[in-house]
Amino acid sequence: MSDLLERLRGRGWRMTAQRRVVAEVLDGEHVHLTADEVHSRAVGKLPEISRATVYNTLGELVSLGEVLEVATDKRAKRYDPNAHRPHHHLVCSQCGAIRDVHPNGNPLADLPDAERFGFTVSDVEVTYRGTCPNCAAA
Amino acid sequence: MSDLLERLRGRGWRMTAQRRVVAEVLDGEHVHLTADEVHSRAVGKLPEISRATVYNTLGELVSLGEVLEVATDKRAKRYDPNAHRPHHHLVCSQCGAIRDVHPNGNPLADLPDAERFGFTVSDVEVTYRGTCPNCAAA
DNA sequence: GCTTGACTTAGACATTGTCTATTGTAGGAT
DNA sequence: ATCCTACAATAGACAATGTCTAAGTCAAGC
Repeated sequence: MSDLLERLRGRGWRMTAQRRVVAEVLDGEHVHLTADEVHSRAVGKLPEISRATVYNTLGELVSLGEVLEVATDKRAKRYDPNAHRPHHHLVCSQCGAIRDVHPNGNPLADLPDAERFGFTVSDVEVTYRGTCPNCAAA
Repeated sequence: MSDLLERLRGRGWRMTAQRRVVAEVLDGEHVHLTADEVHSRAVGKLPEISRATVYNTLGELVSLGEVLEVATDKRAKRYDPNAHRPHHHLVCSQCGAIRDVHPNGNPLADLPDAERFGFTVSDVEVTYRGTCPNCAAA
């Protein structure tokens, strides 16, 4: 699991207890946490860590491309540590549950030049919405 | 342009000056406004309109399916009055400009059953990201 | 073991969105 | 046309999320 820590160190990241804890939280479980959830869990391991540090660290991880920001539609951004395998998201409109999914095809290729308006298009994000089995049962 | 107002009236919407103004703002230009921008423009036409009313009205328009909420990644949700023609979005990562686009293909069909995890998938949202000509020039 | 500049902290501040209690009013009833 | 009433609007407090600053702390190189 410390691939992440190794990579970061390799990039000249100054390794502090706080950053280690944030990285561990993200690397630990494969879920999509909000910044606040990351903070709560980090506090469990390092009680004096501050909110600002968590936000800063998350921002840096995103800049470095180690973590993805996911804006589904909830109020808070979520952070996805699965940045190295391209994937998209399936979101439950009712409870907000998120799953990683791997659709066929390449949506980037589906955007004709005439629809690019001179943009240099570099990335696509696909969000499927629906109802998860739990919410459907209720 | 008062198609929108007509449709709303037909659905039993109680027509107030405030709601009319909000609907006009959205119906007027084909842009993607934040709630706050809608409020500012509404204030221009009806100075005493309150923020809460704008939020309420936008929420109702979304529930009625007359307006779409777009969560690109900026802090604020944006509202897209183009709810009746399916389309997706192309966003400039630098300045945040948004264009409506119409890719080929149907991404819904590209999600195999094995990747649906028992969800009932009803909708897809595709966000292309890149750099707009303006920002590329700079 | 020093030094130094990058990192962290607490908490104020900013932005976006929600809620409540009160007041106002659209539109049907008379 | 006027009155009633339920629904809508208002101001402003509150909540949630994110950003900034000034001051203290510490990792890493010397």
